[in-house]
Amino acid sequence: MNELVKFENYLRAHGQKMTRPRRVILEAFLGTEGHLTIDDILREAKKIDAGIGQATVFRTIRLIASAGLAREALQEDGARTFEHLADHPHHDHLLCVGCGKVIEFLNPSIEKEQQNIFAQYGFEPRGHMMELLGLCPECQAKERGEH
Amino acid sequence: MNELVKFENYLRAHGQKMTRPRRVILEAFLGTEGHLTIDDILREAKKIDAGIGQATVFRTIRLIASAGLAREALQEDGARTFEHLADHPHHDHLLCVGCGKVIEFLNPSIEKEQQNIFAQYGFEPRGHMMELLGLCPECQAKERGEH
DNA sequence: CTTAATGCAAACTTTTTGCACATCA
DNA sequence: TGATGTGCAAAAAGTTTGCATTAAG
Repeated sequence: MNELVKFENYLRAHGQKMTRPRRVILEAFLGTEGHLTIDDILREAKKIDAGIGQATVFRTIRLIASAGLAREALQEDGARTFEHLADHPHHDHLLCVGCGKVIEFLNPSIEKEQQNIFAQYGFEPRGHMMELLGLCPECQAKERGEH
Repeated sequence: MNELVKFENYLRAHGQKMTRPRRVILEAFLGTEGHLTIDDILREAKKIDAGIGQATVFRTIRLIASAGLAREALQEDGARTFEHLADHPHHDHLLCVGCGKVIEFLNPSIEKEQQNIFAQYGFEPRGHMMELLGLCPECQAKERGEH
């Protein structure tokens, strides 16, 4: 598991320790795909070790994100969620506002333009987040049927 | 003030009433640029009418957003903020993770590509949000100085 | 008048913090 | 062993809801 090593390196580089709870939370987090809330992660972590505390999940997910292994993903209703980036190359989201379905995509021309924008303003890129909101074909059909 | 009329129309179309608190909150909101938290809006609204309640701001900002006059903007630290769309054409954000500075920009090729993505998946576009995260020139300098 | 909206306070939810104890290097 | 991390519970934020009262149409 390469991600674990990356996390250990990150911690070492920042004078922090690799502990069992951190390992458990990382494992629980990596083992689940999709957009997870803190509670989702806590639930998964407790399956591995019931002693994990909620506060530790908050503290650890922030570390995992700083280590570049996770990123925050905005959900339609404003709920805070995270997704991991392991074996999961960068991508953006197309989200259906009707049913909540999420499609992941990657568009190289957009990625290239984004780099141009960073350069134009002299920013050092640290990542980005793009969410396209729309109505999926199924929900469009449903909506037409109801009216 | 055209936005007020739009809001009135929205309310009428949805069988809701235009009230003084709603007018005050809309005015306070439109009168301030940038990314506002609920508390920011409440503070501004209280300058106009001290009797405005916080719950009403929560309830009203949701209406304003539904009416298409505001949208949620994600801040780096996860704080929920809103920005109005009056005299303020669509744009995306370039956010400094160091100092929180926000630069607004619009890139036509990205906008066009986004439409292509909606089309490709058969989605009916409802909007989007793009946040580029990076370190601004000032913070880059600061960071180099400190290490 | 009738229906909907308001302000307040209480109830929830989500996130952070303080601290005694446990753990890692 | 010394510094850091953890779990718990309490505190602090942030958000929603119930209800008596007020205001809009």
